[in-house]
Amino acid sequence: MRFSQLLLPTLKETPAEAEVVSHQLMLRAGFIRKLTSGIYTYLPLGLASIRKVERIVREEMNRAGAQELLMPMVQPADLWQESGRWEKYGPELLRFEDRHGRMSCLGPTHEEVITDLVRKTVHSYRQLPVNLYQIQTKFRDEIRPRFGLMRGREFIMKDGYSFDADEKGAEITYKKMYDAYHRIFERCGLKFRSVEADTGAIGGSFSHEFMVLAETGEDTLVMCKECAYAANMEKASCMKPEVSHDKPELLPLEKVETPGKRKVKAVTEFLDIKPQELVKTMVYMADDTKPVAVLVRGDREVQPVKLKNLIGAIEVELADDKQVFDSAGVPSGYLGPVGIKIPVVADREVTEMCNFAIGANEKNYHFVNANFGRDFEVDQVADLRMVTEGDRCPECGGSLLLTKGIEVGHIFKLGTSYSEALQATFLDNNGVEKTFVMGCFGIGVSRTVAAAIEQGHDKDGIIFPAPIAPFHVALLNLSTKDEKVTAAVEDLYEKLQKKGVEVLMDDRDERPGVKFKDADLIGVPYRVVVGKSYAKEGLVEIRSRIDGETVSATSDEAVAMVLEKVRAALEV
RNA sequence: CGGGACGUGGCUCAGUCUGGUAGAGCACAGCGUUCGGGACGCUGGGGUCGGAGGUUCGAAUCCUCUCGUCCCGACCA
Repeated sequence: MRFSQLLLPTLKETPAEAEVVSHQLMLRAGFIRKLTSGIYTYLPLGLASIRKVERIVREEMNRAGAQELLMPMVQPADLWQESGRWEKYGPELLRFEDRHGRMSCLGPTHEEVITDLVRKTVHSYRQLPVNLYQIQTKFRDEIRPRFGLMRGREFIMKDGYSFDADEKGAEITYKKMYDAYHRIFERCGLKFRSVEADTGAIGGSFSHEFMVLAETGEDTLVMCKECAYAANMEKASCMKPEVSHDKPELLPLEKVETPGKRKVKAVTEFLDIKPQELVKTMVYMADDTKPVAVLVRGDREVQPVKLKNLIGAIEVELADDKQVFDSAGVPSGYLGPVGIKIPVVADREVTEMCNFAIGANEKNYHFVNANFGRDFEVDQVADLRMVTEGDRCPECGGSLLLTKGIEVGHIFKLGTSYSEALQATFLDNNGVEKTFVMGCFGIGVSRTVAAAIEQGHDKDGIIFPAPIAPFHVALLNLSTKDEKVTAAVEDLYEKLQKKGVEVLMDDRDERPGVKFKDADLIGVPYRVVVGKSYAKEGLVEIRSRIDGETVSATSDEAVAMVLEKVRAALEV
């Protein structure tokens, strides 16, 4: 491609609206332009990168036995009503009415459509398993779109859905997808981890998120320093607390006045104890109606997702002061499990503690020397707390580390929830009607490009992994008026392209500095410069964007060298 | 939806407090000089000051409403 003919509007200054690097650089490098909040146009260069990711995704999905199809973006309401999600999905689902007054929505995901398709076309176990995917623009009316392509309302996604005859088959498919995802992100040249994710009601270890490691990531992941354990913060657990064999003598429960002391810090300072010697009682509202008290050690945080799964709620939220008082009859800050009027669950760590402080369920009073089992019982005990850095790995006991990541992929064993709702069935080899066991597998394609930039950039711009860079080589003509130089550039351009190298030839009548800056900005992995030294000594310069390593060569040598470098860089 | 900030040429911003009829740099067009890390000079084009209403002799500036954008929280590829 000739730069002079490319729509590549690079910017010297960072637009004020962009907060994170990937957004800033994509704007500056002429990859995207915003149409309106969360909705972007992909310019030629941005699209080029997206297409690279798509291609890798296609190749790996096909290799894993999946088939590509393309489903409609507009979906009829009745399908969603059938699955029950028309009511459940919430305002993120953009709904509208057509001229006949029929309700429709813009597809945020395609479980309904695919299940409908399969129920109509697949009727026998002989046709299974089926694994279908598409790469398509999705629309989700996000509450708060942000960070450019990281969280848009409209975005490009690969969504795949599998249908198996039974659980066992579904698990095999899941594993295949897991492996395919690993290959995909590896081939994209990204540093990533797959982590166990929350599976909600289904349970088991059948949901993994694929996280690109980057400081600016919105997700926190927990990794073990010693072994391969990695999990999403919501899911991460740690080793059970050590049970000390020489338990101290249990002291008698004692009620003490703690006037005006409500927060952990205030109470522990007042009682002159450590936060680890107190159990706090947090009230959560399950599905807005059912209060539940959660006991955790004073210095811990409750992980709401774990709580949600434990009690089987759809939604849990920390109760406000009014809700606490209304449900427990005690002002917040003085709640405790002894004689409390609402259900109580405890983090398992609490059961190992001795002689701790708790609220007395009476304004301005706490108990000290409380003991689990002796002074109170709870309805359920489970792992309910947020993991912290340095906790012991649940698998090997090693030290846990917290890092930030960007979720670019998520695979999930769905089970039969959709196939049951939509009555999607087939006949097994005994002629018995069965519901399909489903899986779903997503990749944020446009987000993957953004994540790559978050991971690869410096002060001069983007540093793309070669497999997803919009071009392999930037060929700079520094002396467009010099016929000899220009002829050499054109020659290199031809030869490299013939070898399959994607070349962006900067043939603009611009000063060298401008061309250098632009080449760096857009993140092309290799740069070939033809200028003064060519005119004088017949040498061109080859430079790597990644490490800045520069070599000189004749133009004939250059073709072979560039070819070799590009090939090497593309092999991951 | 709750909390915060901001809307002035394509971009970055000044001017708003203290009303007097719109500026700078970059970008764009022309000419000249320059030419290996975002050059310089001269000339030129381009702005309903987000929108509506109000106050005033006079509003980018003050008041009211409204729309939009961005950031922080719950959601997610």
